[in-house]
Amino acid sequence: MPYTYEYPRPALTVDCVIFGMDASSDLKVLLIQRAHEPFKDQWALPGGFVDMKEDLEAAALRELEEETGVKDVFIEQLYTFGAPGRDPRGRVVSVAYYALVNLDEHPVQAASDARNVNWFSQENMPKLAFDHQLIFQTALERLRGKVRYQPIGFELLPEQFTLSQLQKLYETILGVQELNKRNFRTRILKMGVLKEVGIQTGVAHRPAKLYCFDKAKYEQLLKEKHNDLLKRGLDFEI
Amino acid sequence: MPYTYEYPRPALTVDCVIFGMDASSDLKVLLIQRAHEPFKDQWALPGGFVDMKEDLEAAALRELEEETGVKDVFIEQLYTFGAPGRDPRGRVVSVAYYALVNLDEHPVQAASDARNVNWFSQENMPKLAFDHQLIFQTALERLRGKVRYQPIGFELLPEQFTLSQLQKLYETILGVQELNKRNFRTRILKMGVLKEVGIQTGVAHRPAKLYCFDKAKYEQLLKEKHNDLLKRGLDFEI
DNA sequence: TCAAAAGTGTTATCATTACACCCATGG
DNA sequence: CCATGGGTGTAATGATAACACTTTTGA
Repeated sequence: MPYTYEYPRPALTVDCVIFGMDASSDLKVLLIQRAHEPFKDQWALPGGFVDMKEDLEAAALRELEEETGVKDVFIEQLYTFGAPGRDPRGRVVSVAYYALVNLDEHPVQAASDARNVNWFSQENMPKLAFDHQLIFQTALERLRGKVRYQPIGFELLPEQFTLSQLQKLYETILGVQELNKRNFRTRILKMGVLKEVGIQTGVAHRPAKLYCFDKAKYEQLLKEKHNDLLKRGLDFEI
Repeated sequence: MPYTYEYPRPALTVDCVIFGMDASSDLKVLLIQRAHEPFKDQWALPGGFVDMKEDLEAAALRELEEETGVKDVFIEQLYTFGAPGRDPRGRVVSVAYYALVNLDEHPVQAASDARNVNWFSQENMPKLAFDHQLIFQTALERLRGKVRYQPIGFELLPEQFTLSQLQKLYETILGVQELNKRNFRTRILKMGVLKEVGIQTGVAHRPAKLYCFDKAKYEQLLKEKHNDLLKRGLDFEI
């Protein structure tokens, strides 16, 4: 059942960079091994065509669920890649998304079909098909940039977490050796967006306090800060 | 000459939010009055279809030049809008870009064809066609966010500018009443990315020093700052 | 000599950094 | 009772905010 148009149209796909983190505090990315040409047997980002009646983000969410069985996670549009030569089969424009998943709370099923699916450590990625290396690199830079001024890092942690876990998360994402524990804690607590919710059990050392991210508080603070900015000035970075 | 595909494909367009600023320090946006249905006679963002062999950014630059005669300006991808109902004629996905133009150095020609083209003050916009209000709003938020941590504001100013002009620019973009002159100057000069290049002439008051943005210096500082971050920590905003 | 805008000095307060140290638990 | 991480005190330094003031020009 062919579809005919007066002018030629590029094909439209979505691709997803799915970041995951588990108790090991290692940042991982979900990849799929291609079963067909082009780039047969190479690893690639999960993705596929956008249905005609489906929103772009809905398409990304659908792909995400099809590949991983995961729902209700943070997802955000990353960038649209449309260089004419990026797919050898013809003009394909891809709207890329990135998602953040906590692997302990959202255990990932292998995809139902025969394809080979795997989590790769961010530092240990195979060569990727198409321009997916560029897409992944863009997503990593976005994550690194955004984590510094928006509380999206919490999406990678379980609901309740310790300050050490949170610190390791920042160290991992930013690729930093080791942040100063004292200063990290002072800062993050002074922000006032963490709520104490309990205490660790069953560890062979002093149990840590458990915190959760207080979204309501965060949004209230955002508003106040915005008003402040309007009233009294700005804070540049360089 | 029809084009036929096995599966249906959305149409792909680019739309441009073109911000301009002139000596009046007013932030303006370029709009086009539609000559045909749908939304006949309403104002809309300039845009059009992507050619099959053309990169997305190239398409945006082409539209920009066709509408304004302007080349060599800052342009950046904004977001891709693809909600199923956004165009009444069918599924149209639009990759939106935003551009920053200094209207004194890049005087804008009216478009060659019969269409009505006009600059509107950002505070005084007409109702826009399609979802262009949303696109514009997204662009404004991006500009406001980005101007605080990247030196893109300079793109709206002439090559040489005074600190007062720069301050007005920030006040306009951020929608702030009035920033503190002393502190603004201390901060922006301490960053070390402005180079003194001369002195104002022909004004009926004390002539101001002229500065230009020192891009090389900026990039050097960025690198140093990045190393710093890697070494010793991070600076969150909330 | 006046209006208009450019440009500077200074201080109290707050945030950041860099240390070293103590605490609670299970094995 | 000790290894292991959790958690805190503090002081020097640097950044920010809030003032009011002086300077230079053309008309």
